[in-house]
Amino acid sequence: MDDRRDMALAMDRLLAHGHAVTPQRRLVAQALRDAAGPISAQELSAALEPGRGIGQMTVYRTLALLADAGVAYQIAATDADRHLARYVFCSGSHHHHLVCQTCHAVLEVGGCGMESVDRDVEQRTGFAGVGHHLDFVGTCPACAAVASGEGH
Amino acid sequence: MDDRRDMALAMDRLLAHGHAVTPQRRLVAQALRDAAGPISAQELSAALEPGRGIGQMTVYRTLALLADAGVAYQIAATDADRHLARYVFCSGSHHHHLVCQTCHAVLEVGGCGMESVDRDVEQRTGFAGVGHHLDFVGTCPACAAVASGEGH
DNA sequence: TCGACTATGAGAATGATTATCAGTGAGGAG
DNA sequence: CTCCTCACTGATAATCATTCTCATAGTCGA
Repeated sequence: MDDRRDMALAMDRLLAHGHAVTPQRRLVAQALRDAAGPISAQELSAALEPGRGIGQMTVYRTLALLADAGVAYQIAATDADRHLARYVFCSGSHHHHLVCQTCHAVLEVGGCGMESVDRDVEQRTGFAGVGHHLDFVGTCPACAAVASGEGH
Repeated sequence: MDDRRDMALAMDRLLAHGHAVTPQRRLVAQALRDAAGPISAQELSAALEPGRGIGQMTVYRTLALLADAGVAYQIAATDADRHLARYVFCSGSHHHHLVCQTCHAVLEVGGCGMESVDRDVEQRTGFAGVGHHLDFVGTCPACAAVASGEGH
C-alpha cells in the first residue's frame, strides 16, 4: 500500500504551495486520510484529542491549507447536515466524489471527461479559465438494500 | 418577456410540492429572480426591506422551500466568500451555473450531457439514483479585460 | 363563507468559524 | 555558538449566518 506515498505527496504539495510541514499538519492530514467519510473540522479535532491535543484553530487552518494545496476537498453536497463544512482526502489526480445520501460514504470517481466540457463552456460563453466543481450523490448498495428491506 | 410566466411557474411548483403561495413567498422569489448574481438570504432580506418588512426567518424558510421545489439553486462554488449560502433563480429545465470568480456574475449553461455520466457512474459503482451537483467557475470577458489591462 | 392547518416574524439562542495575540520553535546571519 | 526573524500554534473571545420558539395572521379546500 502507498500510505507513505500519500502522505509524502501531500506534504510535498504543502511545501510547493509555500507552507511549512509541521507535526500537527501531518497528523491532521493523516486523520483526514484515515477518516471513513467526509469529516468536519470539529470531528477531526475530536479524533485527534486522544493522541495529541491539537487546537481546533490549527485544524481549521490546516484544512484550509490542504484544500489550497489540492490535498483536501470540501464536499458541496452536504444537503443532510446543516451549514457544516466537510472535507475528504484527495490523493491522485483529477477526480470527483460520489457521496451516499444515507450513510455519507464516499467513493472517488475518475474519468469524468469534464475537461472537454470546460473547453466547450469556454467556447460558448467567452469566459476564461473555466473549471468546475462537481459532486455526485446517490444511494450506495448497502443503504439501498436496507431501504428496500424496510419498505412496508 | 416571460416575467409573469417565470413567477407563475415557480408558484405552481411550490403548490405541486405541497407548499402554500403567499405574498411573501412571491416577493422573495421575484427578488431572487431579479438579483444580479448569486444572492444570500441576508442580502435578499435587505433588498426587500424598502417595500415590505419581510422577516429574515421567512426569507430563509422560503429559500429552502424554493430550493426544494427546484425553483432556486444553492451555489456551491462560493470560494471567495466565507461560509455563506448563495442562491440563484432557476427557471427552465436541467442546467448548470457558470460563476465569474471576480464579479460573481452568473450564466446558465445548458446541455452539459451529464445525464449519461450519471448512468455511467451508476454502472461503475453500483450506486442507485445517482445525481450530480455541478457548478462552473471562470472569469467573465469583462473581468478578464480589466485584469489584463491592470497587469503592469 | 368556515374551519383546519400552515405561514409569518420578532427576539433570543445556537453553533460553526474566525480574530487576537502571546508563547514556541526552526533556521540563517554574524 | 548566539541572536534575530518569522512562521506556526492554540486558548480565549468575538463574529455572524442560521435556527428555534410561539403567539398571531393568513391561506386553501370544502
